[in-house]
Amino acid sequence: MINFDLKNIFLFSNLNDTEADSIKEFSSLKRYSKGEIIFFDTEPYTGIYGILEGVVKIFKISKEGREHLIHLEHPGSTFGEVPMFENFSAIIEKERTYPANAMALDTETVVVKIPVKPFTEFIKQNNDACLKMLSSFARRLRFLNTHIENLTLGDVTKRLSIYLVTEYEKKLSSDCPGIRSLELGISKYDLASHLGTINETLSRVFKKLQNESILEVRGKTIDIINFPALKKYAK
Amino acid sequence: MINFDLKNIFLFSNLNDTEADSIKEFSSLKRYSKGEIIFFDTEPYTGIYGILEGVVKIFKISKEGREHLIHLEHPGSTFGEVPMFENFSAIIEKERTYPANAMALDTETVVVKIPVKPFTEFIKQNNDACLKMLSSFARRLRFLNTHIENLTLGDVTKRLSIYLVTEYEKKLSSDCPGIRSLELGISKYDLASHLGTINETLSRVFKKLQNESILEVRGKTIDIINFPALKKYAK
DNA sequence: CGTAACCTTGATTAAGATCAATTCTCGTGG
DNA sequence: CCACGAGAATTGATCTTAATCAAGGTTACG
Repeated sequence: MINFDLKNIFLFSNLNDTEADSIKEFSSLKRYSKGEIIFFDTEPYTGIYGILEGVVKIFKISKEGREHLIHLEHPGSTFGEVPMFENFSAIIEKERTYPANAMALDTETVVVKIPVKPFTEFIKQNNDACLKMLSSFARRLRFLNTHIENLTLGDVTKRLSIYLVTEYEKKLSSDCPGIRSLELGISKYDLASHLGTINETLSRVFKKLQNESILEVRGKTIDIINFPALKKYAK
Repeated sequence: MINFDLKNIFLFSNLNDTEADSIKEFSSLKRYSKGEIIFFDTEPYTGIYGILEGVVKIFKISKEGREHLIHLEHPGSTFGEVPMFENFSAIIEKERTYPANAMALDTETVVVKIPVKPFTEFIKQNNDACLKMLSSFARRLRFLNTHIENLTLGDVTKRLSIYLVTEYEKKLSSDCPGIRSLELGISKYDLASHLGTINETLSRVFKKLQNESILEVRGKTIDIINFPALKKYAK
């Protein structure tokens, strides 16, 4: 068995050693480098993933090639869980696919994969994991709800402002306050795709906010000069 | 205690009488008529709802008053479950709100409401309900994923086509085949809002598809004349 | 230091929102 | 049973936002 700690994955953090080992027995470790596809939304479902190292982007792609980044997953999180629970009680096993595409964003991206069968057995027995899964689904549902709201009920300036304000407030709570700068964790291409727009438009909006002395953009570093004004755009 | 059958709600369909009674003890029956708000996304969270009669629309609204219909819920379904599971393991009870607004669409809309505390106790004990909830969350997550994909990666014609094709195929599987007509269950205003557009634009797109002899629109009845062409738009 | 990936900028176009005015539909009361 | 009126839907003219197309410029990294 390959050596890694399953308990680093939040979903499994409360397991005892015996339980963890019985899952590890069936799971496999996979490594991906930057830009590699972990799965496509067209392929048949084979199992759930947990991240040990690196960032994974979950995204959709149109037939013309336009991308939409739905969210990013970080170490400790699982992804590709949705099909595991669809038709859970169905007797006939319907062909399932992944709901979206997954791509590794870091050169050292390490994931565990747990196949359907053993995971199904595990979750049916383990109430704690069930509740954790519910909690993670709930948070994701709210995230998607908010995301839909942003996409449909505001223009690009508003969407970018909301994104920056949210990221900044997330940072504030963990970091020391006072520093009014923000490091974009993703490429501007990915950011545009998350905001439901394209590169060029994002660039123009950044420039507009810069001209209005609300932001200072230095590469992937964003200095927030006028936070109240930014919040106003996010309203 | 008011008389109603809790087992009509899918989530509770497997409960025995004792279990059902212990939940009913804490729950209350509420009636709404057409257009009445059940909750706003701004109000503090107080509990989960189950539908006994009528249709409920879950939607977001911008500060300018533009609406976005996220989904419809029918008898047997629950709604407003998300906040129940957020911060499930948190010790400090954070102020929670509903993730979206809910409105009754029928004059006779009857719902059961179960407060946070008793429901929390119930779900912690009941593994079957946990798995059902997971399954319902999973389906909703896929729905929202697809919805985001549609909103961001296609124009209104495509979105309407996808909607019609999906509804039509849903109908086919339950109804007798051959009848190429579809009854819109919602107002065109609500449909427009669900498709991320407005009344006027939807109207024009309907007309375009009619001019191309793909559809025949008679009020809320849509005859599908050229299904393959419609599917092509939905691609 | 060279090249590829990333980002910015400008000019143009297209999709759809907004504004404004009818028309249609249907439920209600006379 | 018809007439009325309100809400729903349609249509047209115009305007706005953001996508597309087309060059350049910057940055990062071997």
